[in-house]
Amino acid sequence: MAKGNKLTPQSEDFSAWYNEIVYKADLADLSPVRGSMVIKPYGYALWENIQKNLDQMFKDTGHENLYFPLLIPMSFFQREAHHVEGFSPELAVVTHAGGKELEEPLAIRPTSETIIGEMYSKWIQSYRDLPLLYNQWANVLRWELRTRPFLRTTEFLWQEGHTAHANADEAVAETNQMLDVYTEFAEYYGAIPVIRGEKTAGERFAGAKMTLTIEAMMRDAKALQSATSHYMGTNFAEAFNISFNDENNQQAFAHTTSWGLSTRFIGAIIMSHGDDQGLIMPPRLAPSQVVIVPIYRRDDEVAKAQVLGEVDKLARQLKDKNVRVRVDKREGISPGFKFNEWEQKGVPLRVELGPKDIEQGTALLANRLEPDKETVKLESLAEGIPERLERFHEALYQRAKSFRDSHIFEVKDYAEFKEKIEEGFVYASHCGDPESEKQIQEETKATARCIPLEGPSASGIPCIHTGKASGYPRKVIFAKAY
RNA sequence: CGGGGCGUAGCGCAGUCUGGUUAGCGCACUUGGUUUGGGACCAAGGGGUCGUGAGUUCGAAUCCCACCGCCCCGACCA
Repeated sequence: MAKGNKLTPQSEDFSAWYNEIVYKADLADLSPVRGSMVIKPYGYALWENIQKNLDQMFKDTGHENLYFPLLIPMSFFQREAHHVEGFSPELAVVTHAGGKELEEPLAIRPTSETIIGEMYSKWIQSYRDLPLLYNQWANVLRWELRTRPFLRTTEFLWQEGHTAHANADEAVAETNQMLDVYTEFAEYYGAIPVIRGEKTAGERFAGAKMTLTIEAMMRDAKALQSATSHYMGTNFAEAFNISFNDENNQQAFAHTTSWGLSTRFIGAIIMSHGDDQGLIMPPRLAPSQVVIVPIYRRDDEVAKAQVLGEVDKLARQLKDKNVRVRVDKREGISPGFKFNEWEQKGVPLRVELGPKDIEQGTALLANRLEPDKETVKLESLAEGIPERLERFHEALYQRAKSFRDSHIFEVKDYAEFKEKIEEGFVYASHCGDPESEKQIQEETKATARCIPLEGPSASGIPCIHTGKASGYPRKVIFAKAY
């Protein structure tokens, strides 16, 4: 019966599983250009739900959207030393246009700090112009050597928030606030538990004074940086002359921040929740929260009309409750095929409705997280769906959390570190020396993910690698990462 | 750029070593019929610059040369 439509099991080859599900669930397709991809309707619908909800959170915290251009004068990148160093290797540059060589080459934005800095310097004259709280939804381009769908593509979609403030306190508060926003987004919408923390100097954004991150654990126990929030200090303000007169008519540099979440988050959803059957969509972001599969014989027109009538009625009731519902009326495809397909696409709840059910006034309800189907009264089915979706979200979140918690280890020495790093995340005291971090990476493939905001104290505990005093108040999280 | 592999139908592959009719298989697709409550079956069809170029040969997917492209592993990254 079952043909070769099965996915490679995660336990056999997680990476093969990931690649297969991206295409089989119809999230994306390869493009003719190496390293870039087409985001197909099912994947894009997921992105639209991410956008919609995150955007509302930005607006609720006082931000406005605007749009900066794609092309950035090459010279802008030279102005901030760390920034140019960090981004030059992955810049794509337009050198010719209109059949002629350009006087100044134009970089395709890999991120927009520089051009935004240039514009902010024009817009900001007085402390009354601050804070400036802007965000843009855009595409960016980074010439990556190795690419993977959603996780690292040459072109990707994201939002980048860029704010300017009168002093460090406000800017740092903004940086923290946006980390809170991302945390809530990942957990409340994505059902993805995250570890919040600060990046070590070596992992910091090019040009930042402080980088905050949310790190999530994928089901292969590797880490995925899911969003970041940066405090730039006055680095960009000095490079782009973003200065203003303060209340005492003194010139001062603005303190800036930037923060972003990209289509990589789709990768986080895939790898946080998916199983050997395919995707599992978090209900609050799922393109379809419920799919209804009508069942009937083609030769029985009466039953067919009756079934489709009930199905439409149920769909209407669900829409009235703001449930995203999809009815799969495709003909010539067996119900069993549809069940498998929607399971692979990760739809949280599925209703199966046929003549036998209607006779009894019931429907079969399948839950993507549970093996058995439930018989539910048709008349009260719609009413119970919103709550079932809430419970589904909670179960999904708890499932991810308990997986993560059972794959985090606290280690005492380097030998134990090397052993446990193969199994998941590791808390270890670290001196903070970038050289030591590098060596650890070479020896174990693991990187310092972050200094967690909450976690075991490192005070008085020597570095597991160098034996020197800990460089941070808490133990650092190390992990192999995407 | 270093190491390995691959280019044959939309996808996955066989055929290449040992040259020889009309280039084949699975999936997908089209049509018809039987099916439809867990990935249906039967039958008939459509679809190919065998990566590109030059060569050897009576004859090249197959041999030689050059080029191009892609994938995997390593160094960089949201």
